[in-house]
Amino acid sequence: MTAHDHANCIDRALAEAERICSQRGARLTPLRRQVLEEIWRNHEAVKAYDLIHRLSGSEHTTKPPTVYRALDFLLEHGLIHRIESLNAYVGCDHPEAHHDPVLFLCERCGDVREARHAGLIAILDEMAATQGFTIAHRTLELRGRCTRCQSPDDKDHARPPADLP
Amino acid sequence: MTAHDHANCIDRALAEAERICSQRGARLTPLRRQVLEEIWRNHEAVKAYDLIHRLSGSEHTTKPPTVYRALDFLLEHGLIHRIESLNAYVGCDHPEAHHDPVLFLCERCGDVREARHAGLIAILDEMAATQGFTIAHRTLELRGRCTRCQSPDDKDHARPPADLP
DNA sequence: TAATCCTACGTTATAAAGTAACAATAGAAC
DNA sequence: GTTCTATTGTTACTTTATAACGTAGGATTA
Repeated sequence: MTAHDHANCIDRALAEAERICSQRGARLTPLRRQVLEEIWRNHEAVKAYDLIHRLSGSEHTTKPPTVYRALDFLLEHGLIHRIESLNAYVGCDHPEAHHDPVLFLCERCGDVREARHAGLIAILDEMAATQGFTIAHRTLELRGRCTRCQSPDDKDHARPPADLP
Repeated sequence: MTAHDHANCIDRALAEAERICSQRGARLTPLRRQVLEEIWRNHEAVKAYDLIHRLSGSEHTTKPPTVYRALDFLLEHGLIHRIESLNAYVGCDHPEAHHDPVLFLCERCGDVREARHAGLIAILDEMAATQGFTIAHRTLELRGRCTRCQSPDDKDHARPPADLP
């Protein structure tokens, strides 16, 4: 991602989420909202167990089903994407766009960026049609290096070696 | 897959594997060959732990690292694909093809079919180039129904409910 | 031929990811 | 206010995957 005021991203994402949910009569409960907020803390792929650890404040510990259920809700409503090749999650930039995006996954900094391309979807549809296959869901993920991580030795932007316990 | 003599698929896949490995000085050991053979038993996605169970003959039990190492070898040499969205594996139809295929995953019968399309890859490359992203690996998976599984209620071809213990 | 080296495989233990099943609770609807 | 349903809590477990170290066997060479 280019340098940006990320607070805007968060605000925009949460506002969109509120809007979409209320429009659908879905409840963006405090827990679900909190999970979404954690996912949007940056543009990196987030693991379910990282969320569990983050939500487990000093006192009451959050259990896996709690987080997985919130993730299921957010996925159902298109507010986040699941990244299959990383077993991780990321906020969706365009929760109302109608087709599955291509996710660009930077192996170096962990950032995820999404892009949509009608021509690409058309080709996939055509490939499917050719063999009589009916598509229900597309997983399109590209691993590699984002524009900021092209120079192999620049450490400024690299992901920290590990999370704190 | 259309009806076919699957023994041909197996023979062809194993012969190709032998050829590729010897050409590269890689050792297709009995264990690795056996894993490849199990994966090719049909065109369905195979789980690592299914392989572990299958290889664990009545007597000496096969442990996870054994199978995972064989899978790593087969993946490295392009003899199988990992299906990210299923945590599963499938034999590669064209071990020497140079770019990542699109995998069509039938949700009903479990069959996997692969297809390649240069125009598709060109679009992905172009999308990446636009944002300065360098692609290292592509995950392209389509879930849905294969041509044989279009009719919702035909049970002939459905996957059996569970594996035997 | 024995020493050695390297690669593959075996073994134990554990980490990481995800779910089933049921209990408790809080909101909405009546 | 009571009933009903959706949401969250809790316990236990399954599935998927890897780390770390030990062993065996074939090739290489001193």
